[in-house]
Amino acid sequence: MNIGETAEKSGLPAKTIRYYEDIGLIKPKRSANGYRDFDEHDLHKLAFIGRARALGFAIEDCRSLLALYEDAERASADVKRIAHEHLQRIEGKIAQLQSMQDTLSDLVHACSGDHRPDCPILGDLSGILTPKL
Amino acid sequence: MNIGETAEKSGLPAKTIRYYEDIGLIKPKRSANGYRDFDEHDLHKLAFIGRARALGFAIEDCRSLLALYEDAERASADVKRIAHEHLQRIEGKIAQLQSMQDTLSDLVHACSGDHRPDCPILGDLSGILTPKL
DNA sequence: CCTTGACCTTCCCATGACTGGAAGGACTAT
DNA sequence: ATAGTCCTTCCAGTCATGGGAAGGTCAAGG
Repeated sequence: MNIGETAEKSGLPAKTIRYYEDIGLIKPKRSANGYRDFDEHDLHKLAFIGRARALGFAIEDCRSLLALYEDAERASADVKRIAHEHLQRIEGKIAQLQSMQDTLSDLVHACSGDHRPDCPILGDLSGILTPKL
Repeated sequence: MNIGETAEKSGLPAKTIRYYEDIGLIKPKRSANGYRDFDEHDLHKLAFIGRARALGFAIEDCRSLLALYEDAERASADVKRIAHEHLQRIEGKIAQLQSMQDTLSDLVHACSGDHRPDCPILGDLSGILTPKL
């Protein structure tokens, strides 16, 4: 299977698939003409990586998860640990974004948004404290 | 004021301040010895940028916000638009992260996390659908 | 006057996870 | 033979820094 078909079936861009080969996540065979030749196993791994990436796992997490996936002797605790760590990173990011959201949302609502120059958003950024509503 | 003192007062690393000069966000004077020489206005701008970055605004947003901040004739609507767009990006990210969190949290809880190889997390990533709890 | 140490300068390289594009070879259909 | 599509490698860019080398400057102390 050439890279174009593989890209379509896995849902990943060809560029990304080449990159994954570059960093050693997959090792497709080569045809006589030098083209990459993907088999079902490669495709399966790519789909696996795609789903893990969609869940926000870093590439190195994907590498670990793939290794565990291919290890019949693995302990599910190892997988759970990686997922749990990632979950905590996600929770941290959500908290951070929500704090930004709260502040920004307050500021946006406090701003009249008209032709006049008065703007609590700029006031806040400049360090002038505007009393809360 | 040298860059070290400026870094301390603004809360930004010296490296970052040099980068901001590189990309034209600030234009500090130079002393005779070639050292950057920051005045209160530079410091104020840096603090402004720092706060905007802490709220997650991209550098280019900061550039626009600074320009508006320094324009006495600005319309607050322009500021509000930038902030509102950013708020929507934040809301989008939060939604995406929460969806990841939901899925991962389900998977982590469904995983026994012991020495055995059975693992719903890997099952899900591999494309095998595990029935929901 | 000399040295030490802290501070400053520019420059280049690295990050993460790709994405874009150029130059050129391979295949398919007409 | 030619056109068009696919494939290859390699190089550079993204974003917002951070790390570190090589070297200039300054203030204090012996």
